[in-house]
Amino acid sequence: MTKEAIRFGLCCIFKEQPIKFRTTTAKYLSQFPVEEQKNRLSKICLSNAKTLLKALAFCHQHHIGSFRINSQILPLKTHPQQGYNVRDLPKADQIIKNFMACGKFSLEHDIRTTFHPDQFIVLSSVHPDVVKRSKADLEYQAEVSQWVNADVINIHAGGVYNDKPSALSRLRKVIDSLPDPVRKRLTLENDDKSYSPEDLFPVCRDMEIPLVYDVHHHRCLKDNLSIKDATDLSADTWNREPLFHISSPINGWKSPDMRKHHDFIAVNDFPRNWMSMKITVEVEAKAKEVAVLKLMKELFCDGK
DNA sequence: AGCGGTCAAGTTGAT
DNA sequence: ATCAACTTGACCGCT
Repeated sequence: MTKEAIRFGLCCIFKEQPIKFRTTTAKYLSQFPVEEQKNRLSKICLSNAKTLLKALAFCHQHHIGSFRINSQILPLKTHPQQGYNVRDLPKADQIIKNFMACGKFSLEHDIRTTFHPDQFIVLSSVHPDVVKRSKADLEYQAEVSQWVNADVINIHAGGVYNDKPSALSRLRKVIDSLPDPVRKRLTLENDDKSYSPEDLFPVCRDMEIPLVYDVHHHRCLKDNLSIKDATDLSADTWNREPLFHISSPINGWKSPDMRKHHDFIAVNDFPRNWMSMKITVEVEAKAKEVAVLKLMKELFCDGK
């Protein structure tokens, strides 16, 4: 086992490894009778549960200590028309059994798992329907989290609607209404154009929500805090191992599209003050497992 | 086997 | 007013 303190995280998919999650679309499924739709969904869910175990095994083998689970691990789970309960699918028991095997594996081998619902989940929205669907999605991810022992469901604060205080106040209210399995896993992340760490700390402190500090986003959307300060304040919001994000811009820090992610992490983008911390760092890079392994090597093997 | 078109969802900001 | 970007492919259906 590696002796360094930092636990690196791989996000959702692989670049070179033949480990692939399956998916489908509502439009394609809708051509089949309902029973056939359930059969197809069941096959995909079962396949994804088994693939997740392979993903975790790869991480374990290569000393990657954390894995982010794709939001579509159960495709269309909360779709307005094609949504479903896993219990209503053929072979539901097998699907759940296989996910629970992932939970057992990650506990035994200390692989941390996380979720990161995508941009459509907006708890601060002015539209009640959007909030309702967002909550349904969070509940689905909390359900899977319980099977696989994921301890983080990480979201952004959402839209601003020209009035940040109101948006944050709506956010607080909705967070207060979340069921416990979601609430105890929920984290907030600073984003690259609306909410800086400074914007989010009051909510995090008042409501005991951990802040996932994304240093790349912080470099895109600055506030009055230094990286060191934001790091320490973020770490303080965690009642368990803090989770941070790292990525590098595709064309350097001066390009207009610096928000886009590079294939790899430039080792100089990795904050030096993180080196001695007991943290999880999810690596957001397009080269996926290749980038995680390269960064680990450069930080801990090539350095002095 | 290879390739192009398509896919549930929200919000922002560039054109 | 429209539309790409964000994430980021994977899949289907055609050649």
